[in-house]
Amino acid sequence: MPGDFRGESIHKVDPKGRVSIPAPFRHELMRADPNCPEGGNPSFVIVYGFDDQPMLECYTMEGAARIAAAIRRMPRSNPNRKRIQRKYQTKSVTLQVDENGRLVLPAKLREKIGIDGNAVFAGMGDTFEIWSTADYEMDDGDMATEFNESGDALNESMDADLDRYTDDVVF
Amino acid sequence: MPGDFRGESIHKVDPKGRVSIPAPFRHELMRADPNCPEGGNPSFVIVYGFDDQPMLECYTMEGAARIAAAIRRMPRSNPNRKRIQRKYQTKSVTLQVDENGRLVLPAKLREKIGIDGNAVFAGMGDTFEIWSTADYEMDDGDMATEFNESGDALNESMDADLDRYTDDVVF
DNA sequence: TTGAAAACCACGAATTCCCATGGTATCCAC
DNA sequence: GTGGATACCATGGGAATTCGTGGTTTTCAA
Repeated sequence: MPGDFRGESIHKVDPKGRVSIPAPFRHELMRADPNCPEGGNPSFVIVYGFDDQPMLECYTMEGAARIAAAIRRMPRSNPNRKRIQRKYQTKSVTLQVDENGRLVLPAKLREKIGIDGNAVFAGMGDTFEIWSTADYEMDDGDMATEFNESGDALNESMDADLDRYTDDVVF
Repeated sequence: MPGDFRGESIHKVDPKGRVSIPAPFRHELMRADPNCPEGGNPSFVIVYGFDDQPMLECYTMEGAARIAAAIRRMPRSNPNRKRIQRKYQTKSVTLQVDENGRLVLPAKLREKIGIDGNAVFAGMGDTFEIWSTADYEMDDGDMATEFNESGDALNESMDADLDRYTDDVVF
């Protein structure tokens, strides 16, 4: 079953790189880590191979396993196989949540997303993202429709797409 | 099966953000939460990513799952996919009804819709909305046809649309 | 041995849980 | 139909946890 990461929240990043993980996210990580000892500290995977966006994408152990399985199913002859491996397996780390519900962001990852003292966590369904506050606001601005010059058109196009992919079985 | 949220009602919001959910809505939420233990407290999802309107849109677990499924079906190449995720997954929360049939509105959401001590619940079929009393009255005024300068024409156009989309199967 | 990383401890604030109350609608027996 | 009992509903307050955060100590490798 896919994850259910929802909501956005901001947390402090201390000089050691320690950041609290939003409590609801933590619970979801536990649920989706089969090796997590009952009431213990779950592990999860951070992928930093998204070159086009200054953010880290976080997967549950289940989610990471699903990607690994997909890669294994790909024929080695497919040139995308190795690219995908580089993106999701080479450029990634497995981390463990600590006793206080925090994660320790390695310096390299902090630099990657330009962390300044705060980190934004953004739920994305089966994954969640970590951003610097500055970059997140920019991205959010791009996403938002309200101040968009053609806000109405964008809204309509989003609604149309949502409808298109909604399974409308009537009972 | 889609929900059946009907009616409007006003409830007090206490300093902790606690609000009673209209009883009929509560029952509908139970019915539509597959994980709700028999006679227990259902969960549901509040979406606050509607930037153009100062309100919160509430989905049953079923409804939220339907949207999540639609998102999963959307190709990642579709730029609307991420916008929709931001709107319906990032800018949302899962809440659980408490033992007394209340929900706890996080401070952020209260600010978002400018809650002053009362909240209006408005049934919208498969979802329901939460408004501040002030904004609700304004919206209600906009929607109303009676005082519209061209009230008759609007009414006719509404009726025509209703007819157009009415499936005339007799039961 | 000395710097960095990991484990351990500690605390205020916010949130959750639990219990209590008054009011209203519903039901049932007489 | 009338009185009383019963269930459900909306709301309030305080106690108990949890959460986010900051230090301090320990461990380990260079």
